[in-house]
Amino acid sequence: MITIGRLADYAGVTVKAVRHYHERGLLPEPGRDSSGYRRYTAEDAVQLIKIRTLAQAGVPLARIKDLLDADPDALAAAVAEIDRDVRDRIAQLRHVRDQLAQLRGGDGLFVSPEVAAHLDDLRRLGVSERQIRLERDGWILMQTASPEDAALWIAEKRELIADPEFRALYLEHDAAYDWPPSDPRLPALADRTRRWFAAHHSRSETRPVHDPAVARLAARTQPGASSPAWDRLAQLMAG
Amino acid sequence: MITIGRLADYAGVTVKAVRHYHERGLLPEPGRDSSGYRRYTAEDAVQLIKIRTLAQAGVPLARIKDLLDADPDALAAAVAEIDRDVRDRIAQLRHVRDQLAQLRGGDGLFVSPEVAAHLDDLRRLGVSERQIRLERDGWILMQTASPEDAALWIAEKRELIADPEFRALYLEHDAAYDWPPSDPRLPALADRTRRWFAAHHSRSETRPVHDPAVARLAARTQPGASSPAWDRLAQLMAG
DNA sequence: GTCGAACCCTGCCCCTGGGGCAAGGTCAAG
DNA sequence: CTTGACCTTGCCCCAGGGGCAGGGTTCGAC
Repeated sequence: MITIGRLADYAGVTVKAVRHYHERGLLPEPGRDSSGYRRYTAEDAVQLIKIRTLAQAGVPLARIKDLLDADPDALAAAVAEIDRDVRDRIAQLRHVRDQLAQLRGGDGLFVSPEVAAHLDDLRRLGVSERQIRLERDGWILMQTASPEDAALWIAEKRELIADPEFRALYLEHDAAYDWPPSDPRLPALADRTRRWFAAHHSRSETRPVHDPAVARLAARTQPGASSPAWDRLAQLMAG
Repeated sequence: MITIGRLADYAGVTVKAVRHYHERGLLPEPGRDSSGYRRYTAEDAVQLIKIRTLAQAGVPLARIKDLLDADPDALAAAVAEIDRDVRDRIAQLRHVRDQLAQLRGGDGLFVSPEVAAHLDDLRRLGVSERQIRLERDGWILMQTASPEDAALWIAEKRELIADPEFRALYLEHDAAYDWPPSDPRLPALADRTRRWFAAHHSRSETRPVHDPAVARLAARTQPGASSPAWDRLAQLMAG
């Protein structure tokens, strides 16, 4: 005949938890001694350890209650299922660890692997972090709007970036962000860009070409997504 | 500019969770469009995925809030600690799987490994399941009362059970449970038992000898823990 | 142009698995 | 005879949302 505290210690749970299990009907209320204390038997300890084991496995108390007075076969089946569940949770936690590792570093947490690879390419080309963030955010918006289209576009874009002239234009647009709007290089850059688009447009047909301007458009709502020089550039190219 | 549903899908959380994060101040309330719908940017998606990752790692929302506007070094340190935590949880879940395996089978879940081994010995000797349950429950009560003493006693008991005469007596006591109280074998058994105890007592000194009667005593409150024959046996041995 | 499906809004109460604290009664040791 | 460690009931609190009510909106199809 042991007290609630000893029982709880033995099973590795708190006294409060034991009383909670009584309330939920998982553990029968035992008899009381002359001063009203609950007095437990070894049988209760066995039951309580079963409860603790299932509870630690994440089984809801209501289901534990059902399991405890199910027949042994049903319990064995349920335990097998619970075990599978725990195995899955372990796998999921491992995945969480991978994500935590990514949280420390790259953008892999926020965009698809292809886009992450693309951003790494840009970084290697020497593109500014500001521009890369703009690209990243643009891709996020595209992926939410239409993951399939975004997958096609990123493939196209990665081919495009293999073209040396496109790369040069991209880097110069990036650099132009900080220029004064009156900079004499702007009209030349606008002209060169237009010529490249014209030449390229004739070759690629069905889809609208995906270009930095689209990313800027998509991310337009962000603060700092444009600059006086870019605005001027857009004017020049439109005119 | 995306809606709450798209944002939630992209981050892999529910719409309800997003609103919950707004209430908790984890995610800033975005602007509304003309019909009062919340409109999100890519920035919000980045933030939300960070929140989701930390939340899946089991970090409390209040702490996530602090982490999100801590400096990068503090965040890195916190992430390292969280990762350790997740690693520990994985280890604990693996332990839970072991326990679940034991739930299917033996008594290892309820008593110390030594006692479990002892119960297996008894099973191998052909002791009845009724008696084994009685032993198990006795050991549980002893372990709750005093784990150190129980450890000493189980060591003694396992030595004792190596004695062929003790084994024979143990098995006969077990068999006697079902005898009628008038069975003529009972006085002889009582006598033999007393003689064994007398012979053994002189050798072992300091501690009271642990014997089946103690287990019966401890488990006395259990239903079916005794029988007419055992009661008669106790009388014979005491007188 | 209108209909239905699929969204969105706020607000409220509900759940699990206990923890914490109050305001007592009890027990064993020194 | 006190002191500290137990035990009792009862009540409110927490996270992290889920579910439902009772509305408004948008979008595509027909």
